[in-house]
Amino acid sequence: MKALSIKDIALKANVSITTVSFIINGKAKEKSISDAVIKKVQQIIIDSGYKPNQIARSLRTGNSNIIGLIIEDISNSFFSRIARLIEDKAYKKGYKIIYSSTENNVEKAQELINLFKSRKVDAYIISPIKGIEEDIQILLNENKPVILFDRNLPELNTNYVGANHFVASYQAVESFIKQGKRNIALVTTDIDVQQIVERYEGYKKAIIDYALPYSEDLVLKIPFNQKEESTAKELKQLFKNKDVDAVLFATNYLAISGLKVLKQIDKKLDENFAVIGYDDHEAFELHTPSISTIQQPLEEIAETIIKLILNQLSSKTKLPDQQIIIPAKLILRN
Amino acid sequence: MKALSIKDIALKANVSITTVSFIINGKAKEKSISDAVIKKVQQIIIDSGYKPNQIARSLRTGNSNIIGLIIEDISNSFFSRIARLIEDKAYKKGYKIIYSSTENNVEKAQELINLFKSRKVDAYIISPIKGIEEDIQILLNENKPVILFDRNLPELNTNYVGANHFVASYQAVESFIKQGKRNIALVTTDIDVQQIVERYEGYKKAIIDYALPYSEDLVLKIPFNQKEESTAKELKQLFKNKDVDAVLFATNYLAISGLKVLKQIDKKLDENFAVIGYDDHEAFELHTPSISTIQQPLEEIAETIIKLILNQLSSKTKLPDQQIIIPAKLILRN
DNA sequence: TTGATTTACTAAAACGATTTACTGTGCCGG
DNA sequence: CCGGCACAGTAAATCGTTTTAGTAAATCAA
Repeated sequence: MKALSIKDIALKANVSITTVSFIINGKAKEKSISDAVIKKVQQIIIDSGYKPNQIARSLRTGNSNIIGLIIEDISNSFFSRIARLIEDKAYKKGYKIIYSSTENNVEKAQELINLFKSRKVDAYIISPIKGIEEDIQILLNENKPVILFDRNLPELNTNYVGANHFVASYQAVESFIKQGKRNIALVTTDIDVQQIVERYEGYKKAIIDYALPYSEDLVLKIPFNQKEESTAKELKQLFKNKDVDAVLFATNYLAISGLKVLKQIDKKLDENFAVIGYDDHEAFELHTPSISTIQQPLEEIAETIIKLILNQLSSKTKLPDQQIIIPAKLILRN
Repeated sequence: MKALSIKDIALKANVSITTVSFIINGKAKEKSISDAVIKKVQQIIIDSGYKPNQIARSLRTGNSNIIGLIIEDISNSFFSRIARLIEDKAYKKGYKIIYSSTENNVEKAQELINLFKSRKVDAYIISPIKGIEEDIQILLNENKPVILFDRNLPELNTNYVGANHFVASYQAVESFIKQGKRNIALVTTDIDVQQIVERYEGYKKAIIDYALPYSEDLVLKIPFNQKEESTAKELKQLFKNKDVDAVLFATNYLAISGLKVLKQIDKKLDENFAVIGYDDHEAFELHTPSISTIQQPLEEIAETIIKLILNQLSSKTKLPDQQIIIPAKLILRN
């Protein structure tokens, strides 16, 4: 029950392998193969259900029509949604996506890059972490299109698509201030990537611009892979601080953890205490009361990423790098 | 800047390609290569950073150390969570996972199977849909390990791992009845797959066993890809029916839609009106009040799938098919 | 001492495609 | 009638591995 090969087709059609290959790859006209032969071979291919072996093809040509997507964690809804959008859009253009999660683990990220490299993916879409700059640089040296998204690695010269986290976070804090909040906390993660830093800086700038006292005590940095219970403990402490009247969460999963803790300690969200989340999550809208959040335009981000990739892939020469910053939107609910 | 090949290593080490290959594949001892040569070659490999070309390797051996995972929709948290678990577990055993979504589209599913086939994945994990039985049968004929999960296709003789949806759904309805509910609705989807049918049958059996009147009017079948607005309209109608005092949702996304509608029409969840969800979702626990749900044991399902796959892959002969049904748990909240 | 076995290693085929460089014909212009 | 060119197609090299079927030298048993 072995799969058919191009040789079998050539044999059946009584032509050479070369001829079959030309026909499959649409080079028949150019190579002046007669219409009769083209028809015959195509019919045989259809009848026999022959599918070219992509592995052999990749070995020979060095590419694969596959785009590799490397993200932090597929079970985070921000990433799974964007993965889905990218997948859809790429699929329509004849590209397949294969994706995998790094879990913010440098080694795993490196292995994934190597996996994708050894599978000869045509291009890379990466939400990167510190520590893989070199590995990405190698891809760039090999002239592979690389699009970073969600987070940038400024030391690399490549393409980047992301939201304007600084502005978004500034606006969120500003909206708190306009509601009369004075002691605004930020709950963020300790991972040292640009988009997280930007969120912090937007927060800080707003506090300072509006002449509120900035205090380190109001900034809670939760280690990325910290156990839920420890996180809950830290959050509880923060929420029990009577002075705190507003909290901005820098990621959706931190917001979810925060909301769980609030529920547990039965602290109400009302005119005395407000929160804003990040990246949206179905639970935000559904929550009572609904949770305001900073929404990244997923559709637009996915679209832009795919457009950049396809441009690169279809161009013979290296295109200039682009850094595309898309505004994020503050969604105020209730 | 071309990548090194085994040839380069052989040249540097002054041995044949064959020797290098044996050493790389741990067959050196068996093929009686001297320790001195082994050391030398290994050192050169390390120093040069040589990585075998997996494409060439796959072409020659016909396998890839990659497991293909085909799911309905990666942006559904049930699937993204299970994908993540499967990925983790496979990774620890030296296998990589590549995944893609079918969106319940037969054609896309078929294309994905072909994609994976042409990439020579070693095994398939599939949450199948009706209409791809033949394609899966072809895989089975080629002796590829196939594990179906979440949904079974009973006409296929292969492995299946899934939860006991009939019992879970029966118990959910039972718990409603014990709370004194009399007009229990079911909101489900129209996709005709076993696990959905089971959920319906568990519902129906419980209604009948407890001598409640069964009525088609209380069963709402929402088409899979229906626009959110139409779904909302149908749900609204159902909820406005004053008689309905409890609703079981057959999927998590339907439950989310339902909760959104309830919020919108401001219908409270109290002693007069209760709901139970399916598959859990962060929003369920967080909701006020918390939403009870039927929880599938994701960890156990993922573990079982991987175990089955690895058994198959490591066994020379075809192992007997296994149908593993894992109990789902009704989580009552509040 | 000799034939068999073991040790240490290698040449070359194979996997299934793509692609380069050909070959032979027929026709056309001068 | 001959050189050149378009046409229709093909042989063979190639991508980078694995693996089969060796070979030559060393060792061993009798």
